[in-house]
Amino acid sequence: MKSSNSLVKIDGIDKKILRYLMEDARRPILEIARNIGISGAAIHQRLRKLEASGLLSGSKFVINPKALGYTTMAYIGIFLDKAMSNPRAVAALEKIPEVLECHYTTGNWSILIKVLCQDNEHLMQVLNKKIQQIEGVSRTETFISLDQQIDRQIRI
Amino acid sequence: MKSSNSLVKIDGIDKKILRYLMEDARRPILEIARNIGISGAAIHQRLRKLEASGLLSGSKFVINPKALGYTTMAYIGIFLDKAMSNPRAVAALEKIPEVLECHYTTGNWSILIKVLCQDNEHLMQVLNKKIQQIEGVSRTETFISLDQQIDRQIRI
DNA sequence: CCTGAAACTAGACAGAT
DNA sequence: ATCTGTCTAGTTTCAGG
Repeated sequence: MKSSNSLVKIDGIDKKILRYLMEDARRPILEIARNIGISGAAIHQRLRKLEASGLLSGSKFVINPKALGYTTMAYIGIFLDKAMSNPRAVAALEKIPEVLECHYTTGNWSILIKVLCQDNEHLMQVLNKKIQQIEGVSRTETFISLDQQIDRQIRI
Repeated sequence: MKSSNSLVKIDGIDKKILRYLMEDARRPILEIARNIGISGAAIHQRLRKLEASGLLSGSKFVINPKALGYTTMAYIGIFLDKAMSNPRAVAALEKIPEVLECHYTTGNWSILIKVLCQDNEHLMQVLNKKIQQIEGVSRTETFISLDQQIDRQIRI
């Protein structure tokens, strides 16, 4: 994988291929090939090149957590004691499966995390029995997402 | 698609299949089939069932935005005037490609969004010339993510 | 809920432009 | 450097247990 601070150049064909596959990673390559007007093999070669360049970092099946009863999403801003290092806090947060994202942020907090819980009671337990129990966490601020209204990737 | 408030039941085989494909949506089904010990056709039938149940909401190619020069990620809390309705604000935000997520939140702000920009100057322009220009946006608070240290889906 | 067969597609290679 | 044709292995559907 190429160093990711060298910018990758992509042409119109690459963009078309990526737009198809960003929507549906299992879309048949030959179907894309027919739409674009090149052979399937050419698409495979371009995809290999894009992967080698570091632009393509993989593919994922997307799960709908609501179908499993996970309906409460929240952002939590975390204040850390001066003595607590960020890497140690992240290591502790990684062990909590409800934590889906963790950002090292400027501004009010040391850390901003996104958590996904079954309901408010579950969220309360994650806060009180998991997050607040981490050594060095002094205070938290919670923002419940009543509805996620936009969720997308960068536009190509 | 089934109503998503009825909980989906999945067994151990479904979980194994999902864990493989959540990591890599293009992983060969037959490879998974051999690892689990059932036929490829059986996996396809299970996947169709999971999709019909609403648990599987699709698959995506994942792009590394840094390779395209997008290195500045930030969360922005937005205060809306009483007169501004949430849906109209979301409609305006949808037109801004740098906005990747939008959450209707409890707490301080009316809306919390995630934006991805090339650099700090680009972020400043998005803030001043796009977000703040939206009618009904009274004030914003910006938190730059210096580093996203965790990024994952729900654990199955 | 599973398997096996049939038709189609993915992914890799050699070779042409 | 990027394309095409071809070949093996994988995907996906369907009839049937």
